[in-house]
Amino acid sequence: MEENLDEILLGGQTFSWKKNDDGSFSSVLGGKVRRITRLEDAYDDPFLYDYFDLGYDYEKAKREIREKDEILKEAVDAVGTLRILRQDHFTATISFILSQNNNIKRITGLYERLSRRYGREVDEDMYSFPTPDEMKDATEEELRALGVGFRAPFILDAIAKCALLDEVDALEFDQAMEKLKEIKGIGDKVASCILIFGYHRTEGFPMDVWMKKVMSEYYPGKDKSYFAPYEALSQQYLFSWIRNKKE
DNA sequence: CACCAGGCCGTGC
DNA sequence: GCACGGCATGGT
Repeated sequence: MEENLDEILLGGQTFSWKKNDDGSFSSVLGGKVRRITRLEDAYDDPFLYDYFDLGYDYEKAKREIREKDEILKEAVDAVGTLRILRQDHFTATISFILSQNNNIKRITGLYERLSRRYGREVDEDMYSFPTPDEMKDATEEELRALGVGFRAPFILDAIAKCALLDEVDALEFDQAMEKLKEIKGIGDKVASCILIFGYHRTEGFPMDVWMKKVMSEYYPGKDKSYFAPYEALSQQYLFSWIRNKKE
């Protein structure tokens, strides 16, 4: 299967997993500690079966993306098999609010601090990411003290408007984007990420600083429609590829 | 010291 | 509509 678990779990679509010294990965999801070494381990766990989208044929998608052009072929061959994880709405929303003008390592650290401060300790030194209710009394001072910086008021606005997150499911993609952008600190890029990773909307095509380089250098004049019907997955391949590219 | 990181907001034109 | 500076923090 050659899944690239490092890229899937540590490459910027989730910030909840840690890699252990023995090479396994662990996280608290769905109220429990989850620990896997290979993707195959997830088949035994109904929660992870859904989380890793194991019912979808990623090998087929990968083949079709690879056939599209030489750049995607190079990207797919360099990156291996990716998957689009199914994360919950609130976790994805806060995660990608944290992501703006930030780097993956620091986002992961902030995610961890929010979990320790507002989440539950479900096992020894293992904390769940908080729910909106668990964060309802959070203050800007507290959040700034944790290191989220100028994103503190954005997080508070997301908590205040968390009911809005349930309305997004019923909306068409463009309307869903606009709905998420009603939350302060959510623009086009962050909304795209939330829709892909928190709502499994595969039409999303987030343009961050890396993807802007890819598009201007290799796809001048093109936009996300070129990559249909694999916008999100193609974007993930190109993002991983350019970010890990040497020289 | 500078510049950057899975950007967004407010302002000015 | 587009361009620009500011914004917290930590790494290089």
